[in-house]
Amino acid sequence: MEQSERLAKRILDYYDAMPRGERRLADLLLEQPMAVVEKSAAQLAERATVSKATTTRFFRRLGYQSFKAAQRAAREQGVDPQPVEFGARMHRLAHQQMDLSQHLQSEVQNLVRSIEQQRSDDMSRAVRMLARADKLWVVGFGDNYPLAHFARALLIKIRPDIRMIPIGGFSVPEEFASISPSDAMLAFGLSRRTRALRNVVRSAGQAGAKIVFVTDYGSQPPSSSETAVLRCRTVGSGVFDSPSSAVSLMIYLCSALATHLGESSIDRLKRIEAIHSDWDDGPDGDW
Amino acid sequence: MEQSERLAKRILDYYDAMPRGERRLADLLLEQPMAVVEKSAAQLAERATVSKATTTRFFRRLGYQSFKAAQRAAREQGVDPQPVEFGARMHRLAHQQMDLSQHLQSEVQNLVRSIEQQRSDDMSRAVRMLARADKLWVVGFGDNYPLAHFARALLIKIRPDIRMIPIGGFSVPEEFASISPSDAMLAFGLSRRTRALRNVVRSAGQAGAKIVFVTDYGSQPPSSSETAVLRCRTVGSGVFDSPSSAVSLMIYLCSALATHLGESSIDRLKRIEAIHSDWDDGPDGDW
DNA sequence: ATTATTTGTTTCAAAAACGAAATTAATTTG
DNA sequence: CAAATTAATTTCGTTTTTGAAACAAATAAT
Repeated sequence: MEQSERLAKRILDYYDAMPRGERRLADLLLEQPMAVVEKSAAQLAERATVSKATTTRFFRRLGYQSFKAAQRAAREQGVDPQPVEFGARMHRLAHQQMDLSQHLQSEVQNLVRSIEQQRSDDMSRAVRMLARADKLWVVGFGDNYPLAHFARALLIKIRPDIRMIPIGGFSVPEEFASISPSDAMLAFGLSRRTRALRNVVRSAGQAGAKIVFVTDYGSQPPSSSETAVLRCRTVGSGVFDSPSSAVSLMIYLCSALATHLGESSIDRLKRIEAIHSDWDDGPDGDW
Repeated sequence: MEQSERLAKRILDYYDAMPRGERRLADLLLEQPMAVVEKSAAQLAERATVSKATTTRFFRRLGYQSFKAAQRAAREQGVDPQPVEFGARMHRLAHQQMDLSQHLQSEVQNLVRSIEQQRSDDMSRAVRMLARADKLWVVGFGDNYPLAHFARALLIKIRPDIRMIPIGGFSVPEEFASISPSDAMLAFGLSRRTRALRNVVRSAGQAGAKIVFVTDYGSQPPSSSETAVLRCRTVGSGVFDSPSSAVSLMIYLCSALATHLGESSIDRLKRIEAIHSDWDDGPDGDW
């Protein structure tokens, strides 16, 4: 085995062949990459509910001389890959091979940090805003459009009156004119924040609408008591940034919203489900 | 154990506690739910490279009287997944409070498991297919549409000739007619797989196009040497299933594809980047 | 009906996995 | 520096897993 391979890669390579106990350790370490440097072998054993002996054997079988050696290697290589900017990315694109384990590690980190750093009052304020809103405007331009689309697909299942901006081919201002102070806006401003987005959000603010703003770390949206900001870490290990943590937050947000809305969204969901199974002619005999 | 529980559910419930051999069988059956009715116990054993004895023990441990009993049950209940346990979810929606840490745990697990289970040859085959394709068709109906949209947004940055199905308001067959054997299709079939999706994928297969099929457990797409299957775990802790692991896989796939394409995609990315910064008036002074 | 044949189950011995406790190594403390 | 403490590894006996082969049951063929 290559001397300098990362822990995650070694784990994934060997994963299919692992016995049960080692697999428990593997899952633990993949889910919490920091653990290998922060915890002792005994602590790892306890967390994974295996014996210390198994832990020792585990690292040895991954090709390390010992647990300490693995820990040292992880410390040296750094557990978290640093963000890279455009030039470096192009270089990587040209030369360096990506691997899944690296991607996994980066993604787990995005998720964990995005959710852990979530200020829970912002989240609950967001839920309240979306729940009370009369109409709901979902906004995303450019790369953010698919995200907006995705959020809309969730929201439409639990409450009515969701509007997309931009909507294919129609001029934004005309559509947007009917926004009112009793409305709320869910705006996506990850990575490139276009002028159009800024304009829309500003107008919404001026119109007195509540705003839930989903962004990454590089942006400071207009802070007012009427704005809730949800920040996502979107660092990518490859060529692209990864909005998967934003997707994850949306899932949570909408789930919480559904709970918050209670009966009405239950009814709605049931009705939708009913229509679906009415249209589908029964379970779809697997191709 | 509930007498009438489905095979897939039993497998997943017991999955973490399975020894290696049984897990091999579990993986096989999760990937090919039809297998349990189509194949004999001995054939399953062979495919999973375990002994017949292990196969017998496996079904018994899942709570079935025997392999035959399991087969019978599967045949009666039909092999395809019920669209998630709707009732249970509604109950959860009504009563259980969601919390972020629970969500995080579930999401990380989805991610880790999705990547653990990735057969790496399928991933690289997928990359090759998408790289060589003349035209690229991205398909997703219903809930899968935002995902397809998202994938398209990535792909269009690294190669030309990407087409969406369905495309707003246009009849699918007409658009679809121009598919050729030198094309490839990226199809999303998470959760509810509609008839339309099946039709499109079948037609694509008949036309001789390569197919990359993104799905969760419980679906058996047409297996041919021309199809690569990417499976995602989408278990949700709240009201909705979470496709974030699918998003993550797409990010990786596209990143790998860009690397694979090399120069041409570098150029393309640079060109796009240039146009963007031409249109935007420089970095957007944070609101 | 009798004999092959195929399929699933059980038995049994070997191998693998595992944890408790002993042992050794490293670290801290006196 | 030695003793004490903590951390990691090894040993060793037990339990679990596993496949080969014997066995039983069902199916097909003669």
